[in-house]
Amino acid sequence: MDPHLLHTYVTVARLSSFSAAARELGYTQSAVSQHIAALEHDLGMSLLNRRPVTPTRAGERLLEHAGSLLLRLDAARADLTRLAGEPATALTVVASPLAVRPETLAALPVSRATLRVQPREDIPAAVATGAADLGLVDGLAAPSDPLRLPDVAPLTATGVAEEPVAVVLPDGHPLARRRGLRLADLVDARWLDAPDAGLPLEQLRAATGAARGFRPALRYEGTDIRTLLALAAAGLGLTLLPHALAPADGALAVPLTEPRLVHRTELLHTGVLRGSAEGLAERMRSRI
Amino acid sequence: MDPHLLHTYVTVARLSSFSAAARELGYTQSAVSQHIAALEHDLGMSLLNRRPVTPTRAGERLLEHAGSLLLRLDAARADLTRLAGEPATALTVVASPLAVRPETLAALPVSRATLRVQPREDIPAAVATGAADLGLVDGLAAPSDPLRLPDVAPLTATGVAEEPVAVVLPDGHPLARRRGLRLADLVDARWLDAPDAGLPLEQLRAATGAARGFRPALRYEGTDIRTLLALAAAGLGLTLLPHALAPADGALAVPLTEPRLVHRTELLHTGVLRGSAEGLAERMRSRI
DNA sequence: TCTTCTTACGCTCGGCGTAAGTATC
DNA sequence: GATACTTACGCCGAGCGTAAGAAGA
Repeated sequence: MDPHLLHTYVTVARLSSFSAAARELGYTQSAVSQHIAALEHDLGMSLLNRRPVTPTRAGERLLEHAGSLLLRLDAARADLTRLAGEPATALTVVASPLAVRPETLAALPVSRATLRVQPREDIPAAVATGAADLGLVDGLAAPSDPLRLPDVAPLTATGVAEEPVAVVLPDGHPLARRRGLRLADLVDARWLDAPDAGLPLEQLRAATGAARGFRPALRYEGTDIRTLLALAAAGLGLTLLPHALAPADGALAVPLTEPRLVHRTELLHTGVLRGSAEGLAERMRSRI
Repeated sequence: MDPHLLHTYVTVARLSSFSAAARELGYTQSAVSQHIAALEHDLGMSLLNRRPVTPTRAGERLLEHAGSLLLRLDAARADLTRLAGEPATALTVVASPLAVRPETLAALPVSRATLRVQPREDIPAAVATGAADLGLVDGLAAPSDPLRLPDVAPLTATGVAEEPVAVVLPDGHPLARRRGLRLADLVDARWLDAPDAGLPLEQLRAATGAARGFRPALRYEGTDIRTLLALAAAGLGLTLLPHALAPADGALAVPLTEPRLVHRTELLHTGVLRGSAEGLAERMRSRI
């Protein structure tokens, strides 16, 4: 289970080809073949079917492990080199779309800073591997509860904002006149599936305790909130947003009353903040 | 960052000695020295001070990563070999002390089963590495919320029980006559610190959102609930227990009313259940 | 001086590339 | 027969042990 072999394995599995993986990794195709053979011998089982190249049952399972394993390895190395490295003068902040709010940005320094908006699930990894100095993630949670983030590495999370959430409904929708809505009543509705821009349906299911429900209607892959609002206004499905963000032409936002959920934003860092990052994090925390 | 080197490193750090680590690992002491040198060279920094052998700042940090890294590696290998291996006839169940309740045990088969009670924090690792087939963990959570478990590996968790919690107070305690207590009012009290037997104070802090408070009075290291109750009855500190477990001579249990917390028990497994384990898990789930 | 870690050195084995082999489309 | 993975084989370097060296107690 040498990480090198693991890395080769995930590459082969991703590209469904030994030779393509060899090109990408800078090995000969023979070496890749030997890597896979070594890994299969080590584990005592076949991992890939050949022609076409596709993971076996055990191979599928290994992929689940290998991803986070390699990520953690990267994170560990990045963390250590960061500890030893120079204090950075530039600052990179990654944020999920809904985590970018005036209040959170007010503390951002104007110069020598980069803001990158990425899908929510990539934020912790970006901070852990050192691709960014700070991360801003958002999600649904019970009031004053921390977010449930995948632990790729020991990261420090601080809550920086909590705000009420609302259901976005098209103007003519029968429920649009209500003063408040209960999530449990909307389990069987059609929802927009926009994991990158909006809130993953999985989080709604977790919040209500329902294993099923919240059927996806249209899937939107992208990080633009305006598009998401337009889709909701067009009646293509429901979506949940922070109340302050929800108003849009042709749509109404109805507060969510039950369960008591908030849209929470957290600031993520490794605890080893260098130079300007430290001051910024401090400022953000105190501000909110 | 070869896992072999990492393994050597954590062993040296734990034993504070190159030669002792060499004995334990079956290497010569020279090889251990070379391992550490290779790792330090690879990362470009010193990890250990010599004479006495103690981790540097970077070394400390590496230890935090290395533990979970090696654990995940073990878990991955165990998971795969389990997938391929024979269906086991015997069954091993690990449980944290408070997860062992009549209701959860009623489904346990009488023969060919081993029950092992361990500190709460070791349960997920034991299941992930295949040391046990099933795990029973308990903890505090909001009603119908899942427990926050460290994710050493992709484990499947199913809730099997939820019950009210109570504060255990000695008979004469001024608060003992109350009908209900709010956790926020007890932040400044002295608490028993019994992470293995009772509920870790850290979970109380997380539940109330208080970063501080819940000062530990006496620390009890052990897994026996009766001892914990005796300590509480003797007035050495407060503790929180499932209400049904709380009554003891010289102590009273007062229900916790705010925040709305439950004592939750979850069944843990890898999803690859073999033989009798599968039937058992099914029985437990349906039972509760 | 004894203990403990480091360095030198030689040997062996692992891992890579070249090239030939084999199987599938 | 072309494409794509496997196997054979030789070379180089990584990693181990033996043994000598250095440094702290």
